[in-house]
Amino acid sequence: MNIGEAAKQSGLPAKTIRYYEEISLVVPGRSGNGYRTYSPTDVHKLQFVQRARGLGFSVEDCRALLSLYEDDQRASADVKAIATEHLSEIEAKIAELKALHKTLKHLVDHCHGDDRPHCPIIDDLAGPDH
Amino acid sequence: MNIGEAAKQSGLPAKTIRYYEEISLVVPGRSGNGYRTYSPTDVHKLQFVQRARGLGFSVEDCRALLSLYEDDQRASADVKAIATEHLSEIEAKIAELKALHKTLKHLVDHCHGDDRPHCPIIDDLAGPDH
DNA sequence: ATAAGGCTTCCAGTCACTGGAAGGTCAAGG
DNA sequence: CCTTGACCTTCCAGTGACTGGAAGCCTTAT
Repeated sequence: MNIGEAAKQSGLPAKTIRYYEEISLVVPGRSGNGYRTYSPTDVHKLQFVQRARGLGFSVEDCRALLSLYEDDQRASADVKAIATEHLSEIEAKIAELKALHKTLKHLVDHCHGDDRPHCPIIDDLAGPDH
Repeated sequence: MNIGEAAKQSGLPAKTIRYYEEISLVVPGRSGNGYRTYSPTDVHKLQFVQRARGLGFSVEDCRALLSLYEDDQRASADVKAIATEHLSEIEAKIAELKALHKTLKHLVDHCHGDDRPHCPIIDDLAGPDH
């Protein structure tokens, strides 16, 4: 099938699918007219990548996961290692955002938000000496 | 003062400070030899931006906040609006990451992580029909 | 005179796309 | 047969916010 149909079936924009070919993530065949030709297997790979990206895996993680997906001799430990690493990155990010949120919420809650200039948010950003 | 000293006092890398000039965020003077010259006011601005970036504000938000910082006729409502908007972006991001975390943790917890190939993580990524 | 360290500009790379221009291909309708 | 429109191709540029590196100028100390 052509790229448009592969896009429909995988849920990915055609632009993105071309990009995945460029970085050798999912490489389709070509038909006589130069059009990309996606086999059902190619589409499965695209769907796989779409789901993995949706879970926040980097494209390089997707590449590793794809090769594990295609290797029926894989050790599930290898998959788990990638996912566990990603999980702790997510946890770190959540913790970071929660800390930002706490600080910012505190500042916002103490700002009157009226037409007067005094503002604890600006004061905080300006630093302790100003 | 030169860029190196401004970097020390603001906690920003010299590279970043040059970048801020390029995008007209904090524009220093120049001395006769072509070196950038940072006044104490410039350094305050750099510190301000450093703190705002640390709270996750975009550079464009920083530009807006800086101009409010410099405007002693500002309405605190304008500051609060930017901060509130940012706060809800943070909240959205946290919610998104928590959802990812939940899904991924569930998968990781159900993966044996041994040398056998069966893996619920791969199964999930492969989709329901495989 | 030279060496070290700081400064300059400019170019390229990061990540994962996304938009757009210019042009080739194909099937259907008049 | 011609045109229209949808689809496909490649290539180039831009996103955000830097970061690294090369080549070369300036200043200060020895």
